[in-house]
Amino acid sequence: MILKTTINNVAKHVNETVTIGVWLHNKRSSGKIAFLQLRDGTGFIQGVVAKSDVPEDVFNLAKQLTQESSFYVTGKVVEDHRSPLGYELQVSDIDLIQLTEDYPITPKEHGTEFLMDHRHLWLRSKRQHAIMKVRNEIIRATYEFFNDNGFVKVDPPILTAASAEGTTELFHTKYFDEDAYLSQSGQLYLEAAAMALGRVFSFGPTFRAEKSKTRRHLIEFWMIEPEMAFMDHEDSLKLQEEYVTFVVQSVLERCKLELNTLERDVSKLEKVKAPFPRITYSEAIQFLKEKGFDDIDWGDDFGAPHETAIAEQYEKPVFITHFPVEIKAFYMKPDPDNPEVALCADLIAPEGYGEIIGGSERINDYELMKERYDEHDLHGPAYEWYLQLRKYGTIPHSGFGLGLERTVAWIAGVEHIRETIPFPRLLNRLYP
RNA sequence: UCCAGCGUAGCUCAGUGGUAGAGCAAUCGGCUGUUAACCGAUCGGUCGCAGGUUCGAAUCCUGCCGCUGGAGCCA
Repeated sequence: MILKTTINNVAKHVNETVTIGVWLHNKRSSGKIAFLQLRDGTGFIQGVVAKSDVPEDVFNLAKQLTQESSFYVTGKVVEDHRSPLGYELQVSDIDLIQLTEDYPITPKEHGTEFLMDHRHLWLRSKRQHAIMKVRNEIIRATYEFFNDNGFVKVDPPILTAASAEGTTELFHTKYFDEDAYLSQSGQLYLEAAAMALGRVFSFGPTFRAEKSKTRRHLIEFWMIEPEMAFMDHEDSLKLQEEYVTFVVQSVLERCKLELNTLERDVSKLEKVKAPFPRITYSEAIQFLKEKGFDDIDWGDDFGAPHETAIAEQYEKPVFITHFPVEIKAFYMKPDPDNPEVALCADLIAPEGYGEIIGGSERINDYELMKERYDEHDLHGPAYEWYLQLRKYGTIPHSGFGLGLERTVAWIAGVEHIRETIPFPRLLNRLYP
């Protein structure tokens, strides 16, 4: 009886004969030997078919195999230092499932539009495979970190009646006879959940109908949003840097092969350990002015070039803290020492990958929250419930949101965010 | 929404007023250690669409459509 296994497990079967269900990734052959680049979803391995070692029909079949043909391959696992995996397969038999014809994505260069039109097939490539594995490890490490730190995962709704921050960038839909919007953040619901469960986090999709067309923007992206009862801004920053450190170190440990495939400079990731540097918004403005930026003043929000200039000063992610209250969300708590600024922070990733976290301590005073409601004209049942959280046992609490895809882009060293999610939703792209 | 660039073979591109090209892919053949293998041959076209200028337009002009990058906005 021949053992059925997968490529990621071949190390356990050296010098044994195994069978693996595979696709042909690429092939090189000569008159009497063929090299098959095989993939099975768990990894990639080279199969060697020598004319002298197999029946003639097996060798002929091997020569006929086309890119992305599917089959069961049987062979002996042998160690080979020339392989990146350290092993290869000496093929003895091939049981064909389908001979593929005219696979569109060839081993040569392709343009962005062509690859995006074939995203359902592009995912099979080595690079996309590696990015998806890194993404998965970030998600896995996230669950581990928050579970180990006493957090409960709660799932906020995706269909909502109103938003936390204006309505211009929301996707509108009908909810029977009412108007509804796709969620742009679960935060308000998470605050309610934190009052019930203490420490909570969510992980889910977020929708922004912004006409953004840059390498850092998706219309639909995934966010990790923790919310912590009885934690102030300072406690929250500590948790954020511990969390990001944990995620980066987990990827370094468990995705060595993938980071190698992606040609990621891991020495830069190895430096990512808490504590992270912090500067205030006011210090950042002063720094930018000294650097020669004359297009920004105190009270303006940063643009992408500003963020990059600040991040370039550091080898680790950097917190920018204490933004002006006016340019931040209505629920952020003003600094008691300087009420013009909020107890909030953005975390900017190194190497120009931009903002990956936005967070703050929340207003917990009922009267102040009511003032904010009046200022922002927040009325009706869609908002009233949130105000009640300040009426029935209000407490200091803080939270933040991490954009998964920007984090994947940074850790994997991927230039464009479209490669960090299996099926990106972009301006002008709803397919495949 | 604005700014810039680009649309030529299945793919990536060259061709800037005078016979439509190359590499890769595909097909056939050769090659026993290849790493985007290599060598030879064959096949492959509505030059984004519409109009205009010209003896003649892939090439120049106008409009439209599409794509890419960036800005604003944001994670």
